[in-house]
Amino acid sequence: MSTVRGARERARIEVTAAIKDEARRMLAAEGAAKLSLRAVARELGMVSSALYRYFPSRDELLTALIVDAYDSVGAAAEQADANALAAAASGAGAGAGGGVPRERWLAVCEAVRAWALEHPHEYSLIYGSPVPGYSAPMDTVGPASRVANVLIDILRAALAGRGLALPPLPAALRPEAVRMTADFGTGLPPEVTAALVAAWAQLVGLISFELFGQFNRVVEDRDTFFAHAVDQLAHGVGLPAT
Amino acid sequence: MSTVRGARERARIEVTAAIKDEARRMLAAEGAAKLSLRAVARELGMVSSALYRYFPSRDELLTALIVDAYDSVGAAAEQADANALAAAASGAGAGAGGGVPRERWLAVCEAVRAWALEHPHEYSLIYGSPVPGYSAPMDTVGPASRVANVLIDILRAALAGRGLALPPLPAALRPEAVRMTADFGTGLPPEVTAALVAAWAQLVGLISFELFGQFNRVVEDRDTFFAHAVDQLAHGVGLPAT
DNA sequence: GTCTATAACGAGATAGAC
DNA sequence: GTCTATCTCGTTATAGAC
Repeated sequence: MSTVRGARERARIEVTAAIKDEARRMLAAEGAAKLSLRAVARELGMVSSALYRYFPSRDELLTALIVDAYDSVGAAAEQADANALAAAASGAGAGAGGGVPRERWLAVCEAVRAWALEHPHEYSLIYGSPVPGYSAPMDTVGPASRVANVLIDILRAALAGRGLALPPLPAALRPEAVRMTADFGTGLPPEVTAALVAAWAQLVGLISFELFGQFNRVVEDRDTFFAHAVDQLAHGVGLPAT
Repeated sequence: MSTVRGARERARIEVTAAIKDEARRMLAAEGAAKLSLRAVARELGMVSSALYRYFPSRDELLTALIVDAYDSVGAAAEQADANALAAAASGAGAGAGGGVPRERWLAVCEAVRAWALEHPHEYSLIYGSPVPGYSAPMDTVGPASRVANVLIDILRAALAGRGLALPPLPAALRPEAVRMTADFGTGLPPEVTAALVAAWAQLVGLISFELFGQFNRVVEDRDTFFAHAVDQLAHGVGLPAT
């Protein structure tokens, strides 16, 4: 946790960052499947074996990129949530919509989409098809849940406020919903947990369709379309418009 | 459209099928990014140049695989819909649920998921991250819309029956929804078109999360979870449970 | 101790001459 | 169609510079 140490540490951090930057560049050019340590080293004027001082294997480099991507989208979501919260607190009085939590929900969804459009290759890395031959280690679990944690926070606040409008769970799903809730330790009611997980998957589905070209020749005005879809998702987790 | 022609044609069809089969096998092993004509040829005991008599380029082979995948999932959806329709017609009287169109909707969604679980690599090929350097030609547009056409049919039938329960479109989305409806020529009302496109993207999002490992350590009882989510999607397109 | 460079391995892809 | 010479890759061992 020290900020300044020897020049050694600083140099190491810089080189590590340079390697990841270059790796990200080739991720965009060739895709994750063709990420090669040698090419990264070549582009950086190093020799391939030197990279092993920084990353013990190609897969660990990939893991670092994945963790960075999760952290990046997570930070974007947290930022958007904080902004929405601040705007609601200081801001234009009681918004016309369905309360502060709803504003936060919409802001976070939009922020995730905006991040995806700005970082399409990193988005593909974490939410697209898995990289053949690579299996994510546990290191990615924590960063992967940052966005989810933001959404959980919002729903918790909504629950403490005017509550959430959700239908009861079907009996068949209840045990699974209870288990998920216990595993996450969110303190949310099981029907909220279940609705949130589904909404999150559906949100990523909307973004993926846009990003992966499935909306070509189908949806033109994507901003408007997405805004409406996110509105429906808010309804799905119990945050109706009025 | 002739079924039997010379032995030449038959041989050509067989070899073409063998090439695609082998290509699918390496798709599973290495991913679409590393699909190489040479490797396919080697595995088939041919020489790479011989393959060019069947597929003029790697990209055309990829296109053929993509078209096949779309056709495969499209056929599965059509089959499931036909089965659901037959079951409802001959079957157990008025189902307890929300009518025949709703049964068809659920059946088709389940069928798409089942197809995806059975053909994960072909699913990745069409709904996962795009293959770097490859851009899909127009040949894929038709097959890509087969599943959508099934869903459109179901909603058209529902509309002719007891109708659909959908809220009015927000003003901002109306022009886009009208344009989409006109482009597809479905004859559905614009709010149905918009809801359908969103639901389709969300359905694929749910399946992708399951298939791409995003539900690991999160959702255990995936059958039940998916069934409930599809239920909510049905509600989203105006096919409520009761 | 920390880093980089050289060299090598075994496996696979690739281009071109034949 | 075949063969060969030349690439790339990930990874390791080793030796020397700071």
